[in-house]
Amino acid sequence: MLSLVEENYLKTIYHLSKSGHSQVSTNAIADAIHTKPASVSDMIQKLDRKGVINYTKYQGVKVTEEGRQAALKVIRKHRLWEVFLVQQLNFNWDEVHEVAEQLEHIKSPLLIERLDAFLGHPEADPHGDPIPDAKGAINTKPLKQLHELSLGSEGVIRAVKDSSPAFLQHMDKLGAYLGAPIKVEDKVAYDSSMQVAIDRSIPIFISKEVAQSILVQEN
Amino acid sequence: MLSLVEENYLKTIYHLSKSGHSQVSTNAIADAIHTKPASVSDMIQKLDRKGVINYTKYQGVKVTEEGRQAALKVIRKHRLWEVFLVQQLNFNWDEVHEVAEQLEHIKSPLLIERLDAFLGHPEADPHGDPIPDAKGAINTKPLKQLHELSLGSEGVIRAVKDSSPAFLQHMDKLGAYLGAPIKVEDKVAYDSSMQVAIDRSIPIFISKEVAQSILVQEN
DNA sequence: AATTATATTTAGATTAATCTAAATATTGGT
DNA sequence: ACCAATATTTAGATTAATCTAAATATAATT
Repeated sequence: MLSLVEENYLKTIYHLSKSGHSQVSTNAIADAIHTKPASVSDMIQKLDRKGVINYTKYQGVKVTEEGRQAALKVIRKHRLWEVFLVQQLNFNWDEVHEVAEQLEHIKSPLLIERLDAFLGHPEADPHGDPIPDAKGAINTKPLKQLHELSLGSEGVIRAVKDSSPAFLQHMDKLGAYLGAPIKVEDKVAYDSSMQVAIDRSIPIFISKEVAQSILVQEN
Repeated sequence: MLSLVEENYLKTIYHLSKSGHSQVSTNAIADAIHTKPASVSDMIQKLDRKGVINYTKYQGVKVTEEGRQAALKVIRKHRLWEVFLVQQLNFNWDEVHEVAEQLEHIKSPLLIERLDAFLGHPEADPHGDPIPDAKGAINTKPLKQLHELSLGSEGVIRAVKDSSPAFLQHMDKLGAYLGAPIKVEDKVAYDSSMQVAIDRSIPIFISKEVAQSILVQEN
């Protein structure tokens, strides 16, 4: 059984290991949690003893399978609560995070399964991130080129094919970032361009070339 | 601002001061919280410093107006969450308490006001206890023990005095639920038992003990 | 009123989580 | 390969909440 603080560390380590190297450094964790490296050093030794991560001095940590399961349970709760807040309580999608950070630590398997059913077993949270199921299985749909999406479909920007500075600067200009929700508002047949809403913005034009370099996970 | 633990102490002290003397003893608190008197002694000194109770050594404590407001906020959250669990997530009466004990500490004024609206501004929780409003005002209509009602009188079940699972399960068996209309069809003098029609059912037999634990609002 | 029993408080330790400052290890540049 | 810069760990303190054991106050009983 993990304490609230331990759950937060583990969740953060899990996220960091997904969006970078699987070996996560002490300083990276300290930055993410807004704490001091010394505190992290203490905590990761405890989490290692508990078996949820493997820790090698000076080499960072790796999440174990047991840790992955525990992290996904917290993430599942976080995302289900976000859906509840937005769908049922009319929160804006950018108001939910803080509250979900608290709600994700409520301990009651019955509660979370009932909530899941109440919400109609949603597959993604309001930011488009997939919700792991009760067994920790996470829907990891293959990424598609934005260009391949059909009219009206929604997803989340997950990666880019072109990582040149020029392209990344263009991405910035479009307001596109990793994790940004995106919706195809129009497809223009004759030049294969499209109109998309990024991060719920006013729809903007995207050329075929650009749309082929943006990788999206469909909801 | 109170910590989770401080909130629990304050809430418990508030409840004890309602169901007994307004001056609450160290041992009474220790029993209620399942902790040692020494720990209580420490904590009530801290709560006194924070201004939510008045503490006199060896004489027990009294909740201040500021403390009352803070306690009622926690109680409001607890009871609103109980309504949510029963009404929306189909929890049974006797399953909600533990979970609500956790949910009552979630800090978000927006959340609780949205939840209140979502539930239709309920006046009582599933046990019939009144829900304080956002300003801490509490609807305090006097309830009578079923046992006290006279022959032929009618009312509505509003609360129970005993919230043990055993008792609540018995209530279920009787077809008794909060909000159920009830009519006294017969009173038996020699053992103080009675016959009542619950929800317009065929009159059933209720022992004195049970009739004392059912709180009714007379029509 | 004295004595015993009970209730309460204090003193001193313990655990979880954090911090600062100092020590040690790793990495990167020349 | 060395040295400096950076990253990480350890040592020692601190705060919140708890405990046990000892001290002290209040209440009850004769």
